[in-house]
Amino acid sequence: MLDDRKLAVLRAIVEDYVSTNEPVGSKALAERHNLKVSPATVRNDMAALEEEGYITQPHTSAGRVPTDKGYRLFVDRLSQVKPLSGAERRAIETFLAGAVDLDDVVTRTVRLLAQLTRQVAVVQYPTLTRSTVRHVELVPLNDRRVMLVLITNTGRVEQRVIELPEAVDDTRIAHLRAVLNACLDGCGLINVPEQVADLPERLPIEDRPVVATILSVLLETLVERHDEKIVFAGAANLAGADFSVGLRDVLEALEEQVVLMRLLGETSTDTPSALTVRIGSENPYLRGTSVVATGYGSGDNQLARLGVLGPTRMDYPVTMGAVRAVARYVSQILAAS
Amino acid sequence: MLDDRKLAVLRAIVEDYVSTNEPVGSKALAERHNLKVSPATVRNDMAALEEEGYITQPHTSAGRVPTDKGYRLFVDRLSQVKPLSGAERRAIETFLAGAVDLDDVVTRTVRLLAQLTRQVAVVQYPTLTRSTVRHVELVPLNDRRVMLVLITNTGRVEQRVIELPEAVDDTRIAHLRAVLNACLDGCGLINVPEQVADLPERLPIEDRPVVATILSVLLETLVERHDEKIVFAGAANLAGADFSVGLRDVLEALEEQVVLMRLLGETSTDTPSALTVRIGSENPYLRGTSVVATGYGSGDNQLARLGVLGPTRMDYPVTMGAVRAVARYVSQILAAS
DNA sequence: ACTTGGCACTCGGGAACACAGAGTGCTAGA
DNA sequence: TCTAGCACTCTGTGTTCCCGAGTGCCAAGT
Repeated sequence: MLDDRKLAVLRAIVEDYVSTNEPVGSKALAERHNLKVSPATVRNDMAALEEEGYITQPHTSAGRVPTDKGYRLFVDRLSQVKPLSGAERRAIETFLAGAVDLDDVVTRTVRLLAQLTRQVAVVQYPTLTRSTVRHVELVPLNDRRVMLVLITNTGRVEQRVIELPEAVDDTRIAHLRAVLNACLDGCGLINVPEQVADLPERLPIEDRPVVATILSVLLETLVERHDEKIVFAGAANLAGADFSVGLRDVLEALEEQVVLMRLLGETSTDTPSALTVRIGSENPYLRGTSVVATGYGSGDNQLARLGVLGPTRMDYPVTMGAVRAVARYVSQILAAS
Repeated sequence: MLDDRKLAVLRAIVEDYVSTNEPVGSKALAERHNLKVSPATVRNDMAALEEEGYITQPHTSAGRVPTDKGYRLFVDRLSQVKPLSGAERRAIETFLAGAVDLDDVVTRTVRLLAQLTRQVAVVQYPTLTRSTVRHVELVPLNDRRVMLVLITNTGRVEQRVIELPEAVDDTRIAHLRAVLNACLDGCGLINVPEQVADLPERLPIEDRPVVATILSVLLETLVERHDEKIVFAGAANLAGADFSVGLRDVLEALEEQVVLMRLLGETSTDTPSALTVRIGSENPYLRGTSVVATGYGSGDNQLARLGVLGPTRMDYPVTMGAVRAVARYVSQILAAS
């Protein structure tokens, strides 16, 4: 049904349309790409492609424009991810290397990605769930209050102030700190609840109310932060682009953690490090936009996802290359720290 | 030069134009507001106001529109801050009360303000400079690395991983922690450098390299975070509005910490808790937009600033009311924690 | 001296219209 | 199966025209 030349025509249409933003006609096509056939032949192929739903014409007498289905075929079979130039790579490397802490890594990553792709970049903070406890700290503020600080192996730090049910002096706090660390050090965050379940019972009875209070806050911290933080950058890149959906809707979605989360993709498929491309109407939450995303994280354990969001008409090969490269570099940085 | 009626006309023009977004003509003015004079009289007044530069007409034969100077006069002399309704106040209170930590307070505040004003809200994180050290924590990660955690009285937490010049065991770390806290507890962040200046000299010689390393990171943390973090929300509200400057420029400015900082206003004037209103061209960094901002913080010491950014054509009394109210509530919350 | 009604003038913006140009589909021939 | 030619169909643009809102100014009234 679709011979090689028809596919070549489709590829040419996508490439031309992406770069010019104008419906592409048979004549221009036959000229610019050396298809070695006449415009009339191209027209026949275009008619077939339109019949199959890969392209469409905005008006009766205008050139053709790829449909979502057309982009899909292009991404799946007609293009290959375009690697970044050496200069770009070096730029990424030096830019990310300067980060001082996790916050900084994420902020730099999202800005970098936005600049590189000229789209809106979205980065999810590394998930707590797969991290492990590196240290639990209890800091006495006064005799009825302590601050709980939870440090994970990904460098993330969570803190909460705890109101204690009774006055507790510093040596007792130090003792509790030691007990907690002995219990939790290196423990996966997801295993914390079961790990601490029987902790009160193993302690002298007078410590139990205090420990119970601390543990309840600790568990609450884990749960609350389960809905992860997501940041974006490059909203200015939306200014030029035109979506089938209103600009307002896109901006609103960007500020909704939940929607953003879903746009990046439901939590890891079986191959989380693969590039996910969702095109236009394939995207249930914000139709008219495309999302290119991937998981990142050190080696086998994927920590979170990152990607970009843009109009359906985007340069997929380049965007995919940038997303993949940035994901790799940030994974590397995280693994090293 | 400007008698009472002319001022009344100006006020009416501003109010009408803000609510309708259409140049307002003499006839409509004389009707809607009961000025008890004929359109012709109004026209004379308008001519005078235009002569003085308070209003202007977009086209030879269209109604009048306030100039920046006109809005300025309106804000200064013709309007008063509109307090929020009881319902709105309660909403603010309950919404902010649910915050669990500083991050959460700031995030909630900025969203609240955006929703309340239907503009872009901007909130600066509380300044470190005026905070004091509540606790310094050293967490051993392995024998060559420790994590430095700095906790301030505003609940802010900074952390850095430190590579030590030599192996240090846990008891020595504990000792150093005690020394540091004894030295710094309650100390204003701005005084930290002088406070620790002679610390190495007061310690045994073998501790000095390690302490020097730690202190250098500590001081670096203070300096780096001196350029404060700023967040914004409500970018979607820009979608409808029209600026004399491009939407793209506004979005770019919002993502530039430095520009945003300057928009909020140079650090506190002599009366930091007063509302600052900068209208259109008065604003050197992003002409064509207006900024309503104020300082916030507990009582006498202002911690940071917050405000909103919008088109010159905005409802100043309402916006000012919202900004002031939110600043007060968030100050209250911060003082309590 | 200020206010008012009247009147001529200006100009923006929408409707109607014509037109050039790009692109198509179709058919007949190589 | 490809190509050339041709008639057809649109969109977008430029032009013209006209309505109406709004103004500025002037002369008359209070």
